[in-house]
Amino acid sequence: MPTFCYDYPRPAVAADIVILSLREGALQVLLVRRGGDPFRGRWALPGGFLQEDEDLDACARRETEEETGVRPGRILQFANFSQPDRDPRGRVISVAYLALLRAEDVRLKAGTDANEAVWRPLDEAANLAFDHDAILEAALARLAAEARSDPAFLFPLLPAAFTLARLQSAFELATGRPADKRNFRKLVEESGRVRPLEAFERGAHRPARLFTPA
Amino acid sequence: MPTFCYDYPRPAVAADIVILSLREGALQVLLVRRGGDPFRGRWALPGGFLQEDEDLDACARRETEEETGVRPGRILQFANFSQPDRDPRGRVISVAYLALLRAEDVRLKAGTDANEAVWRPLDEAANLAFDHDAILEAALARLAAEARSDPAFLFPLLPAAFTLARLQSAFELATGRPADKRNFRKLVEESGRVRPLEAFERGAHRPARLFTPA
DNA sequence: GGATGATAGTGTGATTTCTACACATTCCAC
DNA sequence: GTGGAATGTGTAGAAATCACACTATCATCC
Repeated sequence: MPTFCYDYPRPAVAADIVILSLREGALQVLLVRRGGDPFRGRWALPGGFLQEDEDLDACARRETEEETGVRPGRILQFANFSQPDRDPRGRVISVAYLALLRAEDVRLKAGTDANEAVWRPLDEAANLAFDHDAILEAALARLAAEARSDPAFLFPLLPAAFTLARLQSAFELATGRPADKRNFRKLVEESGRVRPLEAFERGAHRPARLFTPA
Repeated sequence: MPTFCYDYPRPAVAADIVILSLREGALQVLLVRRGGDPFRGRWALPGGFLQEDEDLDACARRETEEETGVRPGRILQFANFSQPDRDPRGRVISVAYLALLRAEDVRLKAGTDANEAVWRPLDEAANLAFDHDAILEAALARLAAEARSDPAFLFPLLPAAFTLARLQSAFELATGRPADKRNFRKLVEESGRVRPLEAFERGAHRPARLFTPA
């Protein structure tokens, strides 16, 4: 790192967060409606500027909690977006994070018009403000890679007790590929990442054993 | 991303780069001696502030080229370091990159005292300025992960024509584990990432076939 | 020119892991 | 009690991984 003389205008620094959850059998992303220009009225990823007393991880966590009421577990910084012209208002660099939340834990803030937050299925989350389409795309690529290398990465999407079928469904949504039921169950059960419970989920079918993160 | 009102002092934004090469049979990291306070005279990772007309990738590339004369191939942004107090001069956030270079391509700038650059074996690269010890540690962890998942990640460390023994050596240094020669050769040759050449490296031993990235 | 030292290069069998695949079970709703 | 729906389970073949030891070729030094 060179000397500190730094004559250029300093960029504003923001953390933008791709917050994903599992709703209605699909991955959904949290979007907020922009209340001001530019892109007024368009949907965007939640995010916010870095503040004086926090680092970027804390900033991403804070923004996530502000938007959802949920303190996220692990968050993953997966890229940055810093083209000089990405924000028409001036220089803003975005440090992009991925956060996975349990949909049922989230209470979205009451939606004033200028401050509306919604869940959107991924295939309806296009045409976002700024370069947020690209941020979302990069997040999904990283999600797929992480899930493939360790399905336990997806635990934060699920409740504390879940069936293997639900985990498999999350895995298939994240990776974009179908998985063989028996192989998936064997893999997960032998991975040591889950612990079987003596509890079952009941439905119009044989009860399904619940598991919990080990 | 919320509105643009942003009253807080804006941080300076820098890219710091862990530049690694293979020298004298070891991984070495490029360090520069700090010419000014703080940490005057201490070793640090090369890096520099983001400029007006570039994004962070371009900044990392530019700094790498300025320091080494080499335009890096792929660079990898692997973390950020943004604790408020990490730089005693004020708020500076560091976006950390990993770059792999061929040692023989590099011409270090002539070393004025205040501007000295050296290669250091990893085990002698401690006690760096700022939080650069932590940046280096994170870079090496990521390097190991990338190399394990694809040895071709290490190609930029090697000349355009290399023996499999050299690639294996780089792999072992990057992952920290010995690899079985026959298994490694099979893996690499069947990966489609290398192409055998009709050229050989000679030495006090049977000539070794040279390979090149496919 | 022969011996030595150094690294290159090669195959097999045992083990483990991965993959593909079909049917009986259990509960709920009607 | 019948039908519908999702759970839960085993195996055999294929593929990948691993451990392992010897011969080949060249340079160098006597």
